[in-house]
Amino acid sequence: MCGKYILAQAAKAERAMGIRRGRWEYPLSYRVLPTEQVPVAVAESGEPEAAMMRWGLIPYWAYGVPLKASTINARVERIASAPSYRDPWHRGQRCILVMGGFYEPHVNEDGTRDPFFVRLAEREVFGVAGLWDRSRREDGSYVFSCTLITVPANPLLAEVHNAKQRMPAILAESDHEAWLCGALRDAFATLKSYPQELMMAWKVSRRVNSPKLPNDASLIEPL
DNA sequence: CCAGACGTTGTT
DNA sequence: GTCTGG
DNA sequence: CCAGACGTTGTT
DNA sequence: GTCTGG
Repeated sequence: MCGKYILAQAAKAERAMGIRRGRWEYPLSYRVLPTEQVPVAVAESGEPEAAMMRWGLIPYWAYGVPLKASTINARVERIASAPSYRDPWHRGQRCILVMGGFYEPHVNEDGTRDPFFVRLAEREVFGVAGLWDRSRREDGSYVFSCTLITVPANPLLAEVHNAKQRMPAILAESDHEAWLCGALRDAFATLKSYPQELMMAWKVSRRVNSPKLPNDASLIEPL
């Protein structure tokens, strides 16, 4: 769930996240994929700060080498206990992945799959809760990376993503501060299934699944 | 003990 | 770094 | 996430 | 069937 999404314009993203330190600079993408550098907001200094991190968390103990296991998504039920996530969680290494929408696969009766694009009805840009870590390579350099948290799907997303009823932990704008700066229990309380009434989803072309095909706005056009 | 895993979702 | 499985 | 590739040689 | 790369 949630292995592919789209970015929002950097300036809009900064505004939506209340970025006060740093800036994002990246080309707009309608197909962000795991292992890419993605824009995230962190609050190490107590206020929202722009950063770029690798999508796919590399634990601090892994010497900068990605695990074989996928760490692009972290189930909310596991963030406090999974070996790759518990330390970032307990250390408060939380971040927000900023996006304009995401893709989910829908499995048809005959087993074929159609990609759907999902966005919020009233927010052009939104944030998804994530965790980050810093891992030291053998050469002494550091790699910063992150994972995207998933929660149970709401009814709309359960219908779209029918195979594995999960969805990204989309944050209400009013919860951004608690997620970035709050106490553990307050941060945890912000991880909920976003209301379906505030979301929209439509089928898109399977072209989105072929990384070699152009990455432009046509990928999210309704089919 | 010590090697091996450490994850989520799920097709062609 | 820490847990699990053999 | 999905499309596309998928070997050998040498061995902690 | 499973891994890698985009």
